[in-house]
Amino acid sequence: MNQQLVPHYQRVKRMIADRIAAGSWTPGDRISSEAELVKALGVSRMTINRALRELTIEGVLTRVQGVGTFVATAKPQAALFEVRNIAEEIAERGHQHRAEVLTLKAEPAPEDIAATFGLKPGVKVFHSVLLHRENELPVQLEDRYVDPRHAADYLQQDFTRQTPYVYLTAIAPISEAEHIIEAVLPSAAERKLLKIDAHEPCLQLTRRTWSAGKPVSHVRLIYPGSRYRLSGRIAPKREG
Amino acid sequence: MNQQLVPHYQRVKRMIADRIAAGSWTPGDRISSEAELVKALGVSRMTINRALRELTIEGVLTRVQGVGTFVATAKPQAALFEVRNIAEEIAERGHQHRAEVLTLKAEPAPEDIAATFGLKPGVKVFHSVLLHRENELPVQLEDRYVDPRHAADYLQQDFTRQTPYVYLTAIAPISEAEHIIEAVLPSAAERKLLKIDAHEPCLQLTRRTWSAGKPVSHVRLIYPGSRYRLSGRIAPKREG
DNA sequence: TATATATACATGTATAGACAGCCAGCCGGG
DNA sequence: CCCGGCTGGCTGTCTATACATGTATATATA
Repeated sequence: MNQQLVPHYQRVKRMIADRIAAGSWTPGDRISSEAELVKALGVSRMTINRALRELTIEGVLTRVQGVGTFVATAKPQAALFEVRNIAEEIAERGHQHRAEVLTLKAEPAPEDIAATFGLKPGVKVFHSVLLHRENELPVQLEDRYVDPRHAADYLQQDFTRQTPYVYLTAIAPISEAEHIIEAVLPSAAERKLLKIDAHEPCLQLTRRTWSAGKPVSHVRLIYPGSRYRLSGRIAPKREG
Repeated sequence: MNQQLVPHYQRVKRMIADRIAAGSWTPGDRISSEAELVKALGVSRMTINRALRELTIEGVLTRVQGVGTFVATAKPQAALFEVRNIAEEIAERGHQHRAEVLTLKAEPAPEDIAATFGLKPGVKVFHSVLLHRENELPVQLEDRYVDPRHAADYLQQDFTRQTPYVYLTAIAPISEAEHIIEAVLPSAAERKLLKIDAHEPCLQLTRRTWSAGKPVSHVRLIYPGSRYRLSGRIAPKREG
């Protein structure tokens, strides 16, 4: 009936996600029953049911027939198979993202970086190190090298406002990417930044990206193992 | 009402997935409209709508308001973790592969496995644990659960000769896969099998596979961090 | 011819009502 | 005290109906 710009079930979903984000409902809590939400929000039970069902599929809620609906206690997840922006990803979860720029300068290329970019070792390339926080909790350390020939004004950017990823994809759309995933123990300095204990295993995702066939960026992303996991769904490449 | 153990909307989903798998509808084809399916299947439009909506979310269909519902064309994105056989992979490197079967039996399904397979907890499922070696060095611990309904003679196989992966894909081709990657510290028993030190971070790849929309296998693969890494190349899904 | 308008049909959303299935907790009998 | 059945509350599903919204096609108009 009453059609807003946003459908009712989506508004219900957002309202519930908001209440969880605001802390009114915390992980493990039982939220209002469908009948209670019907009364409180003035929409039909089917609409409430759809909202709750979708939030369950999305991993926000857990439902037990005969008992109730609960706030899920799940780790945050990073999309693995999609090259995307961590700020956006965090925003999608209704959380706050903040990036801290630890390094932003031109420096002589390490050997492997020079090889990737097809430069002689020692030629200067751009180097940035950022610490990304989700609700103030460090969730990703981003150590990036960029070929100056494709992003001449990289050093002039304000990466607390716009992530390097967004900037780079804007000026040089990704045509290809290579990922390498490893389990590592970060260095002492990295551990301190990420606020993790010694011996805590971390995921390290190394990504090289190309634009129009030319290498643009080499980035190493470190995720604290206890706080993050990478996931994705795919169809098989061929059949086997 | 619901006269089967399986809800109507799920039977509708499976019927459509089957027709696509059988080739009656091929990628790009327009399938029957909701109204036509209502007449053909004798269920309400809301039920048809739910089935089609979920298949759309799952990437099987594409819907355009005012026009119709179409079989989705193959995803343009290549698989990062190509689902493949470790024995083959090792052979490609010119090395020798050997698998040791540590466990192979039917046992009551743990809760998460039961949920994946749509069974009640405690129902027996097949469970296998294999240690894969590359030139005698342990490189992967494979802990697998299989739905007996899709691989009745799983326990009769000789997995030193043919990996579970090869056997399963032969009897139930993979239609979909979900991957979760974590950095973990293995248990003491697992460390001993893999011959690694305490505090050595390992990659844990959890993979669930479906065949014709039905869950077939849930496998946890542990790779010693110092010996293995996962890599892949992809084209970006979209831009973000 | 080019452009508006009407119409048919598709999907998208919303509703009230109904019944099934499951579970925790209460309560009574042993 | 323990055990079993009853029961109220909750989620899961299904239906019939209605209206909203988007698209393509046929038709009328400038």
